[in-house]
Amino acid sequence: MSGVFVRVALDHPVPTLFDYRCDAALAPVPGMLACVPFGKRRAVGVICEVTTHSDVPNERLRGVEALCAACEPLSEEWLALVKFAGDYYQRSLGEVALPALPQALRDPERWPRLFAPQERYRLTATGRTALPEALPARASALRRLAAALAASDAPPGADDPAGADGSCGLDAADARALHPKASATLAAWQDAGWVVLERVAVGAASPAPGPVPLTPGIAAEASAAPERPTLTAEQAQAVEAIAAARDFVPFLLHGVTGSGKTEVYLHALDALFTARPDAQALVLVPEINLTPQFEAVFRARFAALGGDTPIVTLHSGMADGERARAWLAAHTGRARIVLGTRLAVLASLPRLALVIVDEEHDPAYKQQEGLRYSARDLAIWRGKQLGIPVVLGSATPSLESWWQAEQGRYRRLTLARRAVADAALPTVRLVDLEDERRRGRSSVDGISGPLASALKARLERGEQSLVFLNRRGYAPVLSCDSCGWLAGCPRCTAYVVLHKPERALRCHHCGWEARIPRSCPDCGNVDIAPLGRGTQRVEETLAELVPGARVLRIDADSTRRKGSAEALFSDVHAGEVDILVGTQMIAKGHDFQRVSLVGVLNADTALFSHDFRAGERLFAQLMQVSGRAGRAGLPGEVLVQTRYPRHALYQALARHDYVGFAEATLAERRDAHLPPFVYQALLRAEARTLEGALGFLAQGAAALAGIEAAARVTVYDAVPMTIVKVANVHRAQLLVESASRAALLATLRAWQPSLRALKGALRWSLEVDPLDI
DNA sequence: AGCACGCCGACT
DNA sequence: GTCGGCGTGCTC
Repeated sequence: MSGVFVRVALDHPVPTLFDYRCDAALAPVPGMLACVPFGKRRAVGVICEVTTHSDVPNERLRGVEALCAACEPLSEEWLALVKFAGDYYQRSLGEVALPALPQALRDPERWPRLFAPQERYRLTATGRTALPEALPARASALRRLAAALAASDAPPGADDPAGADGSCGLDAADARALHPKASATLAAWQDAGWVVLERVAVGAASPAPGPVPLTPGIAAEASAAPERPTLTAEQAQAVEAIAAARDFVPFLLHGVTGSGKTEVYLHALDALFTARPDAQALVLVPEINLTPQFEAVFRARFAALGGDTPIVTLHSGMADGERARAWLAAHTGRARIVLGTRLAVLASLPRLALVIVDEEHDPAYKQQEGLRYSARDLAIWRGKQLGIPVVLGSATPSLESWWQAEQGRYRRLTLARRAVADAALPTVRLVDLEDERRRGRSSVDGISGPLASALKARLERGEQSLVFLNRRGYAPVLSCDSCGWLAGCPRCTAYVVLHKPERALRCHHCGWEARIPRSCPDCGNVDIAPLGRGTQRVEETLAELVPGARVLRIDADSTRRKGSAEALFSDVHAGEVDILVGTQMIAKGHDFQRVSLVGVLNADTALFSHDFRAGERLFAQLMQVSGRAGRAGLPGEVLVQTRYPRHALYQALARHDYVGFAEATLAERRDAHLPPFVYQALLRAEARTLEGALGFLAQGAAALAGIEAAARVTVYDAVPMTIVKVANVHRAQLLVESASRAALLATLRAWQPSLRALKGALRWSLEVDPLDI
């Protein structure tokens, strides 16, 4: 066989590349996107190898339909990244590579539009001054067009800076939408020298920016900008260490809440761009909600950056086209800062020079479906691969990262003090619910006396309070007083949650919904009552308990509509809210200036969880939510209601003692042979019956006997998952672990073919480094 | 994962 | 006599 062949990665769960003939006029190159026939359909794949020989018999070989010539090929580094991720997380290369691309790129029909050179009109300096005067006051359409031009590359701080993909200038299509004769008008303005037309090649690599437009350095320029706080000694030291790193250095930036980690990031980026004007940086945040505020801060500070699309965001909430444009800006090197959620860690970044992972401990960095990767761990890998620094920031680092720092593998940078002068850490008070009860001071619907009076005091002083409860809905279950019936989900082994505003019972696992019954379906008793408390009920209680208070609830239910979270938060910032009730959503990121009290309800359940990470998660959450109190100089107070005030976790919280907590917990983990002292993986099975799932896992366990590396792996019994049945599917899992990561991975690799060979209609998957067990 | 092919129950 | 159930097997 002769000619040119390409080996293509496709999004299919088979661990092979697929060979195709390639007779295209354009010479194929590894990293190119190719449209190929696959079975009855066509698919887009990534070319991984180009060869002159194929082992596949000629009659089975098919030809490439098209190569995506307009798109710069993905780099060797990127291919190595997805290959590593595939190997590590036990998936095929294509299962990693293709989902990492924006959807629009995976549809060949959309290529022509996507890669059409963008024509963008930009205002010249003369145009900026001359245009407004030249237009008649009544020519409103013309004025709109001029205003849009001015806004499209407005200086920072303007309400509507660049387009959603971060680009500057006005798109020809957008211009036409504003004014029917926009092209003619813009042509005239071009002749007048007020406007220039730029053609941006969307998919081609942008040349590294030459002598920089950053003169005299962003640092100098930005220092003139308002509200640029001077660094504390600790912050300055951290920035200096990061800026000095010329190779792979993993930094663990351990900074208490309010210590100004963001400021460290900003200065580190600043130093990077001053030293290397062409560099790119990747900044990861755990949640979509956090991108807008970060983006605003970054835009304000890095407005002087060169390039036409200096900052882009990348997250799953973006529309297809928007995301594709942002991805391409990163891929071509035009985007200098890529700000995104976990999926951004797989972006193509040809000139990546610094990675920042904010709140690195956050479980949201672990993808919980499909390819179950940890964005934080992949960020570290990318840093190592490229020989660049990686900054992991957190007030409560994951024990994995903390342990790396303890061993000297990560370099610790500590911010022990709050950055704002006289902002001390809040006082933490533990309200002993047992003691309250003994003294006959019962709680009103879950709000203890001390918390109620503290809330009232804040209201009187015009300060804000925050009440944290990690349970949404009105009540976690509905129960019958006389027969003990509890409302359960017909499709899951779980209770259904009462949602009062919708007057519905809703299963939080499968989404099943029903009207609230009038009487007990078992015994007919009409005295059925909600049991326990969720955010909705607390919202209701607080409105009665603290008369005159404006109570706002923020949780996944109240923010379902797109953008509503931001609107609600801005009400809080504007001071239109006295008490904010919510789930963990209220704990993250926001810097509430007037909050001086944080109340924590009902946290005890996590203390005795079977999940060994529950304590670590609770501690991080409570530290984080506590940090919302007293940020701007108001003395902050945290009230934690608990039945176990002497529990070590709460004691450590009261002392703001992350280090003590981490050391104690690590010691326990070491004794119990738990991560980070062992490496774990899970084999999960889903079947119509529990027996089916368990049977498959038992067969799987038996298959390990023939695998050499498995000698160094401990295999546990197959067990049903805590919530055995979800949406009528029964789930079980099998834990395997080893002190040797290599032995574990080798075992999993050898295990997969035998698992595939097992028969039985059943879905199964492997998860490496699972977070929840 | 799709999307075929392939053998056994209730319908025009 | 067919329409269709989803078991299992392949995709260069």
